[in-house]
Amino acid sequence: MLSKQMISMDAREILAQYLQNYVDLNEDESNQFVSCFEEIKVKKRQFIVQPNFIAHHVHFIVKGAFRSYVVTDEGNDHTTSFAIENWWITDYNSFIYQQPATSFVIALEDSVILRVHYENQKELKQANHKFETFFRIIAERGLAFFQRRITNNITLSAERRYDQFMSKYSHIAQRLPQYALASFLGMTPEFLSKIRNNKVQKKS
Amino acid sequence: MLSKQMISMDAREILAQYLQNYVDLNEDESNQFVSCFEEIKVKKRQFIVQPNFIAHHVHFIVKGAFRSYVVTDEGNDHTTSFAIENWWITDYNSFIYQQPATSFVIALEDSVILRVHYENQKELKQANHKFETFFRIIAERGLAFFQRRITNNITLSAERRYDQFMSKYSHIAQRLPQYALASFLGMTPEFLSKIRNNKVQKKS
DNA sequence: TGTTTAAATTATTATATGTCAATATTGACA
DNA sequence: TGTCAATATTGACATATAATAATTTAAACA
Repeated sequence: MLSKQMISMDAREILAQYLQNYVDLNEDESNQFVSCFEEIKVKKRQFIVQPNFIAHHVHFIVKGAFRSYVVTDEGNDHTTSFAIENWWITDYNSFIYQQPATSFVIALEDSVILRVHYENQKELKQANHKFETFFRIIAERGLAFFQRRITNNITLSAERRYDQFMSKYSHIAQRLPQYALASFLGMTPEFLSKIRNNKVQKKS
Repeated sequence: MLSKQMISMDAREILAQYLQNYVDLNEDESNQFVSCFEEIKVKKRQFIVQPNFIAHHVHFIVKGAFRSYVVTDEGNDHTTSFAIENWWITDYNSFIYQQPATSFVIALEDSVILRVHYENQKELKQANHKFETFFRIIAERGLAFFQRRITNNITLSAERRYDQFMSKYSHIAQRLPQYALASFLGMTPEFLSKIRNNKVQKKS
């Protein structure tokens, strides 16, 4: 079996491969697309989006994990989303309208991302119908994802929100600090701790 | 001043005009776009999307108001979104993936909509880069809207969610039954009633 | 226009979840 | 490898919001 080193791909190759899931590009097109992205290494706990600054980029995660969260006036933090490999993350409200962000996006691990600037993305969208299609698909899927998330949050109890998350995303839960998961699910870390403890009790 | 009758526009003209806010189309293009839409009159309390049926259409509201909601196993209903004139509504998760819906979309008033079938929308997107751009923009805006909505729901208390909604959408609130607003804001109708009553007390 | 049905209000009681504070555990990095 | 900071756990207590039920008000429609 090949070692990880030997089969490791260049970041842009990974993005190019990901692209092929959605649109059929020839080599030139693929190169044109990925060359608009800038590769960045991000250290754990480093921010890539901050409140009051405009989010100039959308970030594609090649390796690592991020979380995006808001902080209320009372100082409580609330996770709005997560992202791991092959996901996109930014403050969409800030990015789309190019207005100051309200949320943080922070690295949960040492990570590698490919980011595209607002203006460059705009040019890509204009340059080629297929690129436009790609970004349309990503936006539509994000929309459907968020609609499901809202439904879950309004509909389910804290414990069932936890169960639902674990059944779908337990692999992500493993990479998250528990307070981040708690605030994503809309509960306190203490309460999440109790939910987990209850489950252990029941099993034995 | 002209009477309402005299200045009333054909439904497709309204859509065409709306389109011009987002993309620059010539007359042929505009006609091609709107001719893919079907005009439907919908009576109050009539459904345009139902659970277990695939949402085949996206609906553009020419006149009227709709609400989309889910019903839990316990029989509680939860509003996931509203829409009035010049908004779009469907079960996006169902429409995008063409899988059975989980939510209802129901008319709150006698309404007029323009709907486009999944296959027709697909053809439109392929036919013209500008049409693709248009749907991309709509999806992106929906995404940003839902991200704000999630943030509000996780972050704010029931009363502050109400305040925030009223400050932005009081014109919509007037057209909604109160139980629908309550379930949109994630609280019981009884509790919303109390919040409103408290405010009246305070003022006097 | 009256009669039926749906929606909103109000009060009482119940509960899920939050808050606070103290302790234990884990991870970072010097 | 030890020390300090970050995270997780636990229990006692507090509270925002839900549930239930009964009454009033408003809307539907025949």
